[in-house]
Amino acid sequence: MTARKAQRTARLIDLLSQRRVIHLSEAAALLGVSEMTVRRDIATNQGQIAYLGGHILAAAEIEADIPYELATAADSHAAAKREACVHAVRKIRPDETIFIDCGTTLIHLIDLIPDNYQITAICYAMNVAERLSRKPNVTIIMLGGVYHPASASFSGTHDFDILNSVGINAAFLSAAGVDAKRGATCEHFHEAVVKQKVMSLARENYLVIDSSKIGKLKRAFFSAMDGFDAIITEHGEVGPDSFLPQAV
Amino acid sequence: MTARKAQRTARLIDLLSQRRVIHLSEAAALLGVSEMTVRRDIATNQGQIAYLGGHILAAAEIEADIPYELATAADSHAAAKREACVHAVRKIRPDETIFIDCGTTLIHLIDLIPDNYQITAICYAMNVAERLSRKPNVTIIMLGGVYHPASASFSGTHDFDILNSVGINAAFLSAAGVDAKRGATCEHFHEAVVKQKVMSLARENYLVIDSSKIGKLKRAFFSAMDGFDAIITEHGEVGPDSFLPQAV
DNA sequence: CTTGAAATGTGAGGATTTTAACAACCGCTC
DNA sequence: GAGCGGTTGTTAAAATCCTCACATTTCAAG
Repeated sequence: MTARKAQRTARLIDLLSQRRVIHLSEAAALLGVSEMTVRRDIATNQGQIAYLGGHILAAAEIEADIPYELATAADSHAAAKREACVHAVRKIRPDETIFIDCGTTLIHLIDLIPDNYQITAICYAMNVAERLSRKPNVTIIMLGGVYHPASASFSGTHDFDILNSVGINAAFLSAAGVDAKRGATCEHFHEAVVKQKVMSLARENYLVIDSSKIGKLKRAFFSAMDGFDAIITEHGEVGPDSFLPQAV
Repeated sequence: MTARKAQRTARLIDLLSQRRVIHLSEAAALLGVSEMTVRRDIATNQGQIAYLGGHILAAAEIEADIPYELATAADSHAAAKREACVHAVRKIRPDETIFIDCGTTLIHLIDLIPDNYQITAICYAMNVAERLSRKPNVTIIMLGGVYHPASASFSGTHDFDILNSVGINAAFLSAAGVDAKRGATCEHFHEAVVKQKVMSLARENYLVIDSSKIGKLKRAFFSAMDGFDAIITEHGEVGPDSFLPQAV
């Protein structure tokens, strides 16, 4: 595999992480190569890229026997995120109202909520709402506003109108960076605004992250570590006091 | 949905839970019906069953991004809807703010908006927002609220907070029924509330429908025919005065 | 038993996808 | 620069998929 091809494949996988499904013709246009080349790239990369009837999708989306290629392979953090959510889901009671932050981590949490739980879930990201809509007994409340493509989330001044009118038992927050000194940070300031507002209202606040986030620092600060009732990673739960950068 | 169809759909979903991916032809054989019937089953069950280039998969396999086939699979009026939107899209100016109603009709409108138009689009349905997010120069404003699965839309008392703070040049409305005497109606009352509020604020209101809707009457009334500046179907545009049930 | 509406099947056509063969191109060594 | 292997683009034919219109069946009500 040449360097060009490897780079192209990496770009495609990156696109897939945002879009999940891309049509062959669109991928070819975005990568600046012919469709045939994209086909060949996929054929030599069965582990990470799946393909189905003209559409390219992340292999993690599909597991079983599929006509052409496609395999299992999941990115290393997906397993950690899921494991963290296994611990986090125990915080949810059958008839509570919860808040679910944006990002990919808490998607796993949604999948892990028992189907018979009659919960109300508040969210502000499109992928989160979409995932929630598949749960049979979940009432979804979406915070509206202007769309931010990077995180597939909505935000605006009117979020607060809705938030002020609901009672939140538990808020599940994600972060792109966690630093013992500086606290929890994320990529975008508009997200930080929503997170802070939610944290000020929720009865319990849980930070759910995979441990690769620990030690990282991003642009937008939203809470000191002691603002959380617990920090939950794939290794389990720790209190905000016992949190240390070296803990993992 | 008949009992037979419901049972067939349940069987298909059950198969999907084991197999993840089933080819259309195989599903038809297993269910003992024609491929066309399976297609139609899927089309009326977009929430739980996904479809991609001849392959059926559990909706859980695919993230928010719903491909073209999903939205339109076996939708017999797709061509008429698209044609109606061809006429409707001429009402949009390059830098305006528009409202896009829920349903499948106006999805086609989004696809037809030129990529270089810098418009702001207000919506309240998840599939509409998802489609809008693919346009490069569109600012999306989502009205939040409680999720209604039947139309994939959100609504609540706080819609109005956002709506009151924006100026809408043109609103593109859809309807499930249009009756010369009774006016425009839709399936769900909560949609009617949003439609009415939008129509009271927008400078121009366009009803975009395929002509199969004409003569039908649904539960939730939202506007008399003279509330629209124009009614746009696949046959073109007519004024509210000249509107007659026999017009098409 | 008849009737009408809804559900289902069928087949033609057009559109899209797949495959394969071949030509053109690239980066490399000699 | 010529030669080489590997990569990429192009084309055409075959296979598959999608849509639409219409025929048929089913089912329930009259």
